[in-house]
Amino acid sequence: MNKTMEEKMFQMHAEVCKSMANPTRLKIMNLLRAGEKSVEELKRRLGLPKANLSQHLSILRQRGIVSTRRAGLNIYYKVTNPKMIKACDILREVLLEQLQEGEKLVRGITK
Amino acid sequence: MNKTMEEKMFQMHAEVCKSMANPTRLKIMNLLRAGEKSVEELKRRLGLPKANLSQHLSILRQRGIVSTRRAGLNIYYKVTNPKMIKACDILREVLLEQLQEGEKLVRGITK
DNA sequence: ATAATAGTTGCGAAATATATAAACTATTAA
DNA sequence: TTAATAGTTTATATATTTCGCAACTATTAT
Repeated sequence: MNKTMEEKMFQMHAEVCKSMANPTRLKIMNLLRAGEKSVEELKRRLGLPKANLSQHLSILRQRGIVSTRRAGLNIYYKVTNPKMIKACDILREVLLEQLQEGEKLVRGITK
Repeated sequence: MNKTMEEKMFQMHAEVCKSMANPTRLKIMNLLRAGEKSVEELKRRLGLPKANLSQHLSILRQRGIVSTRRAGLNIYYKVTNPKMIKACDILREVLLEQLQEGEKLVRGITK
C-alpha cells in the first residue's frame, strides 16, 4: 500500500468514526442491531422529529454503514456490515473497563 | 442499567468515537500500536507542529485512550487499552471490504 | 541563576456539525 | 386527481472542531 493510499485510508477511517461520533446515531445502530427497521419505527422508538432522524440516517447511509430497502411507503434500514456492531461492542467494553477502573480509584481514595 | 445510565453510555461512546474521528489522531494511534513513543518522536514521524500534535494528544488523553509517563525531558505516550487498537482494526477491515465491494461493482459495470 | 530542550495551554479565525422548521418527493388509497 | 402517509432535502442559526501562533511550564545542564 503506497503513501497516498495509506493517507486515504486514514481519511476514510476518520469519516467512519465521525459517522459514529454522535449519541443519536449510536442509538440508531443499537436499534438496528436486532434487524432492519423502518424510519417510522426508529422515529417512534427514539422520539425524534423525522427531519432530524432522516439527517442522521443520511449520514450513516453516505458512509455505507447502513443500507436501505423500500417496501411501499416505508423505507427499511439495516446495518450493512455486522463487523460495525462488533466494533461498537468493543468500544463499549473499553468504556465499561474504564468505569470499573474509575470505581477502583474512588474506593481506594475514600477508604 | 437504568435509562439515564444508558443515555450516559451513548454519550461517552460518542465521545470516544469523536476522539478517533480525525486522521491525525488515527495516525498517532497507529504509531503507538507498536509501543510507547515520546512526543518528540511522534512529532518527527508525523511532521506536525508540536503545538498541534500536543492538542491532538490532549484530546486522546482526556478520553483515557492514551496514557503518559514522564522520563526526564520526555513524555511518553501509549495506548491505554489494547482493545482500542482491536476496534480500529475491525473498522479498517470493514473499509477494506467496502473497497472490495466497490471494485466488484466497477468490474461488473465496465466488462 | 540562566539557557536549552520538551511539552502544554490560550487565543482567534475558518471550517464543520447540529437541531429546527418549512418545503419537497414518492407511494398508496379514495 | 386529490388526499394522506412516509421520508428526504434545504435553509439557517448555533455550537463545536481545527489549526497556527504566541506565551507558558517543567526538567536538565552549565
